[in-house]
Amino acid sequence: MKILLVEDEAAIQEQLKNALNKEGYAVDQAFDGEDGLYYATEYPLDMAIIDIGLPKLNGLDLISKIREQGHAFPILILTARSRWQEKVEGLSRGADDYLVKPFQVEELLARVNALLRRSSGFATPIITRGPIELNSSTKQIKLNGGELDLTAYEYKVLEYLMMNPEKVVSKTELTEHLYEQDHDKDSNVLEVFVRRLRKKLDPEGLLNPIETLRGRGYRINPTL
Amino acid sequence: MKILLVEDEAAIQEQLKNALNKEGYAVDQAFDGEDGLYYATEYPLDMAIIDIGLPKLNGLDLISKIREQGHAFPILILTARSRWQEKVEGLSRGADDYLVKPFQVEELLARVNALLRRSSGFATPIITRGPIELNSSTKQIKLNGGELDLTAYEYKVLEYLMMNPEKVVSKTELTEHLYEQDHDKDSNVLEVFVRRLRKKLDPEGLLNPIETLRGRGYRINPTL
DNA sequence: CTCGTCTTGTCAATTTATTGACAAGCTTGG
DNA sequence: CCAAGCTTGTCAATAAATTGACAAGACGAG
Repeated sequence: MKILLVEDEAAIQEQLKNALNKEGYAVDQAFDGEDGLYYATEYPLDMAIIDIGLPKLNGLDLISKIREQGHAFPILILTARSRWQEKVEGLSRGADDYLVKPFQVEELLARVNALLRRSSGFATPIITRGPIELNSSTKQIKLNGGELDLTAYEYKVLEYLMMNPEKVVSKTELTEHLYEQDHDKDSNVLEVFVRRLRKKLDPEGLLNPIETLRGRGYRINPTL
Repeated sequence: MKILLVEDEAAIQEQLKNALNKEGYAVDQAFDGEDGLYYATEYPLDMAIIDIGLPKLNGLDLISKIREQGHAFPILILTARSRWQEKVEGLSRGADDYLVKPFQVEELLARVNALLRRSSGFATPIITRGPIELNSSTKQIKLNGGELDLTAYEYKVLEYLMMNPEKVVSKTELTEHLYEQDHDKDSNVLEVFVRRLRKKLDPEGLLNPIETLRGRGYRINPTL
């Protein structure tokens, strides 16, 4: 899952980026409103966290522009305590939730998790498909009831696929959502992760949990 | 769909085989009960048509042996008018339907069609999946409501896949059910037919009606 | 019966995915 | 701070499917 973080105070940027990374999210960073708009326009995002008080293009206008472009991903706004009234304006321009600074990082992470989950159309943090159960809040996987441990990236790949059931997810899409900015296009890391995932999810190779649609991408087996 | 025809009178064999072929079925021929048992044991069948009066191993015993082996495909028996009572015994041994000789070939075809359809679990002759509609009684295909014409083999491939929705059908299975006895194992005819089918069903390549499961086979797209 | 057309089957080139082995990078506990 | 172990990423070999072009065969109209 990729999150755009628009925040001008460098210290907060770093702190939040680290926390989000640890939680397993890819973060694109922008330090002013114009930059933020650029990322929102050019790259696929799963959500944005926007500080209202921004140089160049203020947070409220940034939200408006993003929504004008038709992007539907959730937006979480951050406001200074002294300007808490702005939250109302932010929500009316299309933001989905807000947080008043200062706040606990855990609080932010909880809201981010919830927004992402709901925007994928799930009411609860647990998604089940056949023998696989994914808990997006604890980031744990159970296979036939038993704990299964996956590495961070293995989890990300599986989560993205499970959050988009029925959908054929192209390798490009997966890469763009799991990795930050740049990243080498002609590498086969993804194939390799899919392989490792398959081996852990289905060592015997019987149920084929992740299907390959040649030339189109991957999909969670809809018949599971 | 492959049918085993066990009938000792050569003239009738030929007549029926031709009729069945024209109807689009692959026919394995046996001229006595032992031969019939051999085919039923060694090859995958979709149904059998058995004349009760047979040399070596009579039709009734053949039915019993087939069922003992656990085969569930439908069996249609043929009895001479003078021995019509045998039909009762045949049915009690596991046959599914009977026909008294002489009969109209059309009558036979109609029963064969119906038996095959029902054994695939369909109540009506029309199977629909997304934009594709298959009528197993007229052997016609409609795509988005419009008539689509397929060659005989293209139809067979599609029918077999549609009769087995959700199932991943291996190339071997497809080949065995569509072609009579022998047939070259390492040919790629099947791939070629699948390609032609795909082109007719979905010229733009958008909905991917026939999926490839690498190393496992083909399947009708379950998300259609 | 024969020609022309449509269908079926073959083949080789290409594309794409899978796989194992290994190297580089990180993380962490001592 | 360092080493051991795990995770991530790269690479090359192989396997499998796709594709277009073409040849052989079947079929039907005249």
